Amino acid sequence: MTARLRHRWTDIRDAVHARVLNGTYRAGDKLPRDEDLAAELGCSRSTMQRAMQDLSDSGLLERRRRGGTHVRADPVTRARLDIPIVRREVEGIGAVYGYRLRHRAYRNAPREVLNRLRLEAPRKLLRVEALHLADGAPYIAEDRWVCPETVPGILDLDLSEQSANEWLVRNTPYSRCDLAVTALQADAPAASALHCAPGAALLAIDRTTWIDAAPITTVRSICRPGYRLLTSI
Amino acid sequence: MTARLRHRWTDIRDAVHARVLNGTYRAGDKLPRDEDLAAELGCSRSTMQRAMQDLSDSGLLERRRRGGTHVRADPVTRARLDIPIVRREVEGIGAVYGYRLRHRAYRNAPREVLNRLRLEAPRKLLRVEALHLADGAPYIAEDRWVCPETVPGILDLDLSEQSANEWLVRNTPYSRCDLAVTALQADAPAASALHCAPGAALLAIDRTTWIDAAPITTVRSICRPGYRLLTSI
DNA sequence: TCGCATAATATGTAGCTACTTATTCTGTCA
DNA sequence: TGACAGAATAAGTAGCTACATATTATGCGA
Repeated sequence: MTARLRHRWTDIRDAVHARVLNGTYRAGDKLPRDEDLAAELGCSRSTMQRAMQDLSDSGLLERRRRGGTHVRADPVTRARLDIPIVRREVEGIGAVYGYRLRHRAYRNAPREVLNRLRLEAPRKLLRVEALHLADGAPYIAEDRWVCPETVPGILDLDLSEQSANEWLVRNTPYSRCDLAVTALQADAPAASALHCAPGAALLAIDRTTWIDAAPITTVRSICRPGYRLLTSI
Repeated sequence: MTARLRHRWTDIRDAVHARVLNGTYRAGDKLPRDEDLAAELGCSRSTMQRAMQDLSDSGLLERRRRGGTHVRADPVTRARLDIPIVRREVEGIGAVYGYRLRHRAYRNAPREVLNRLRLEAPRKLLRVEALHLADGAPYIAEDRWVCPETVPGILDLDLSEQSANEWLVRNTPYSRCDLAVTALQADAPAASALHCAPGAALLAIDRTTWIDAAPITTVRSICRPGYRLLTSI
């Protein structure tokens, strides 16, 4: 049998991708319609559709009804960012995970926190400051505010044993999540929490989640010096 | 007609998602097989398959052949990060884009740069330092190394007019891209380029691209103070 | 009861048809 | 020439069948 087996849609995708890489189709060019390309590469339109859809999702192509498929003129670097539970991340680098609750209070949230949660009226929220450790050393310091109205069980939970990070992620799926990554200089509390010099540059990840319109939690995770946020395509 | 039109696969996806949100299916739970759920929600298995595939891609569910579909016990926050051409980004915030070439040289690359490009042997590379401006103020300073072997035209290009960022992104599609985000303290050159205080915390985005195994370029983009990298799901 | 071959099963993939929808082209009429 | 209705087009979606594949369950023999 020299005849090829059926083409897998990933092969078709890679074949089209290769044509963009090798210059057969250049930035801005229009590709043949799915049906013709499918005939040319020996697959069905459904398979081509899947391949094209994937290339369109990944930012290489642009597709418009009736307009056809074009190589994006302004390509974007589109990466997938996976942020696991901190415990998993620490274990993933081969370190022993540790956790320490530093502060817990039920009190009025500052304006800035209400903004992040898109709340108008002043409100009492649960504030939790905690430290994640890798092999005993500070790894990530998190400063979290939780809405007890959305997460009823949280006020009765013993957060000295399990982290709010873990409990929330396991028990409270969200429908919407905002993420922001910034660099900030370590202030005195951050420096003491992370055992670094005041003024050190630290990566901060702000995450806010909602279930429908109801805010769940907003957290600023400040990572130890040298932390790298990685993705690969 | 009270009968519904055909269900769109996104509706089916959202219906299943809603069941996870409202606790019908909890973390770790096994879902009914596609066929049964499809019957229950009134769609075909293909539609259910699409919906499930999407939920699996987004990190909410885990699917295994024969094993069935489960709600992920360790959910991940999975975000999509789009990094456009700097010009587009600046224009996107409503500012006037500007560009300035600061330095250009063809010389031996330091060890660290070769590592990023996964090159073993010493090699001469094109180094380009440039500044992207928003409304005349420094926005992103990039320190780039390009492989002329992979990108033949680059040595003859006048980089004082158009940025290497733009030219490369438009003319050199890549098959692989590594991304890393870190925080660093402004050293003297960075501070002078970005008009900020030495020691300020800055966000750095390192990007390295290859076409197959051939390295294209590696670039460190240092963003102005206060820069936020955003995603939303 | 242990090990292994085999069966059962749920998802993954390919291909087909039929229809929908967004967009662009075109031709006609004022 | 310009506006607009309608035709044409290419991708999007839904549903079907058939088969592939990975993994778990089962049952039989030693």
